[in-house]
Amino acid sequence: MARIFWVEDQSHWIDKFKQVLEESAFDGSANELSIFKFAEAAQQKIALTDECKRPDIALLDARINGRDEGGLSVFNALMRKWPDLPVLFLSEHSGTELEKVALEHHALDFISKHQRNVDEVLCWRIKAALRQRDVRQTASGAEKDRVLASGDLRIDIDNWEAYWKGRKLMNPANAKRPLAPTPRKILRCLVERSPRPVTTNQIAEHLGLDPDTYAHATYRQHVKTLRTAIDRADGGNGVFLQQCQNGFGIATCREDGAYCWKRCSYSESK
Amino acid sequence: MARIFWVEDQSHWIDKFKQVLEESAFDGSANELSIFKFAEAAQQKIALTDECKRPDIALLDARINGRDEGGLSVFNALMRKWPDLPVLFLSEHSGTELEKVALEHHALDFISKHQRNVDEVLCWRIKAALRQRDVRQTASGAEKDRVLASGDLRIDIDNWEAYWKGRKLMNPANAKRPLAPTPRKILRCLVERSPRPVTTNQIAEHLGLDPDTYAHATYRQHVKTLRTAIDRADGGNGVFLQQCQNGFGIATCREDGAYCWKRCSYSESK
DNA sequence: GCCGCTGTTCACAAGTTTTTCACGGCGCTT
DNA sequence: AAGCGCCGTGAAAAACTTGTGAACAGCGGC
Repeated sequence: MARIFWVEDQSHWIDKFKQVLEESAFDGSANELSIFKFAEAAQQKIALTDECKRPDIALLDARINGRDEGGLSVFNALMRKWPDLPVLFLSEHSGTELEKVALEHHALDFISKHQRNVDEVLCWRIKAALRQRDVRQTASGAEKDRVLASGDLRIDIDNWEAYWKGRKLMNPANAKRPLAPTPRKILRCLVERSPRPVTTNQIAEHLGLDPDTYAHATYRQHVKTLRTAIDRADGGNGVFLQQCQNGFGIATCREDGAYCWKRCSYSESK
Repeated sequence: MARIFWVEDQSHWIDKFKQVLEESAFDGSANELSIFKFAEAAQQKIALTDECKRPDIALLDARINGRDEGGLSVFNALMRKWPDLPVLFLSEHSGTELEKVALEHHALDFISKHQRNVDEVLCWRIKAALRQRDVRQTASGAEKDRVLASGDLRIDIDNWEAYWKGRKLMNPANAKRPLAPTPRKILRCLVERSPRPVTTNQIAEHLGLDPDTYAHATYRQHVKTLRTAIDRADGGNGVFLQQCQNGFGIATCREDGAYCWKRCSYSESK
């Protein structure tokens, strides 16, 4: 369920979008809408909202109750409280100074109400914004404790399974078996420290082994396993391996023989 | 200067936007446009482009040469090579399936060509996209990452990467690879001691090497590497090298065989 | 004991990085 | 003007890293 914070002063627009916003499954279930028809009411709500009830996304009409600054004032209040909240403006006045100012103030998007197929466009953009947020913050609120996510990768801390684009990472040596424990631990360690590099010694420590005996060759071997496993889950066409060479994914740092998880977020076409 | 990678098959759109794209000061100076009228040409260029010439942003027509998948195929190629490159679609077909698919594939934006004031809107959105990239780069783990900055140079202490005007410093010997470790360490040392000169012995000490065996010739060689690396990131036109001769950047201290980082911010305001 | 699995080690080729060498140029001194 | 020392440079040698396949050891189940 996504919490949507929505400011819109004109009833007919509310009527037009309400249903589609409530029912679109942005993340699998119906959404919780908070609608405000006045900037002041919205401001007050922002001030009073607990962190645990924070919205996932905000939609603002740029012009509220006839005042151009209405949307911007709410926007600023939102930004002060939740600097990384994705905010989309929704306005009849695209292509004007209003849009320029909104974008300059780091609004995520500015959607024209007058366009073909607006309600669908709106949903697509909300979905994109939410996904971008997920990618940016490594973990999404609800699952925070049990899931570690970074781009297309998802590690379930409880049962120690890892997924790439929803596909479970398997053992390259035997596609029917899950990824072996040590590589999984290494992957977790890499993701947790990202974007910082992880040296052989740190891995040894993390695995509870003696850093003096834990050879770098072993680490390299596990990294190889991981890279191939992800590549297999990715389609097995070597795209991921190539990305590793370009410094994304499990990148080589050439510094103390360290590797580094660099999130690469994009989805392969279907 | 921003490097813009632009795919557009219709000349009249090129004519319409070319000037404004070239001249808008997204980051203080004129831009470098690479325009492609065919998907294939664009693909080829992507494959052949060195890391140091990587574009800052891409603009794609969604429908190229009559094929819906044209834009998307270029998009995928771009993403494979540079997963974090901001890509904006620019299309006559907003509100259609094309827009949906593009947004689902993590395109940053999808701009309708048919709207009031398109050229300005386009610029605003490009500016917003570039700023977002900068923010992401500087703020990825903002609190935790220690960053050393001096003028246009930024050294990320944690993951050991260095940027000049937002572009990553690459290895001059092989533009696809990052700057080698030793030059990076030397650069850091120079910047940290700036504006005091750093002698060969100090470098040897900093690198944990025996000052007696560490030859000055080696130091000179690394300095050369650094200067070329920065120059490449600067556009590769020798301007930075010139500045070094004039005593800015990595200056030579005639006195005692030392080099010295002299901050030079000749890039105008932002 | 035998089997299958995992984690570790070794050896080696390919590729990178660092160091060395040789030379031309510049400025200063003799 | 010749000599000297030092800087910048290109190329080549030397040293090191990384990725990889194959072999080996340990372990638990049967």
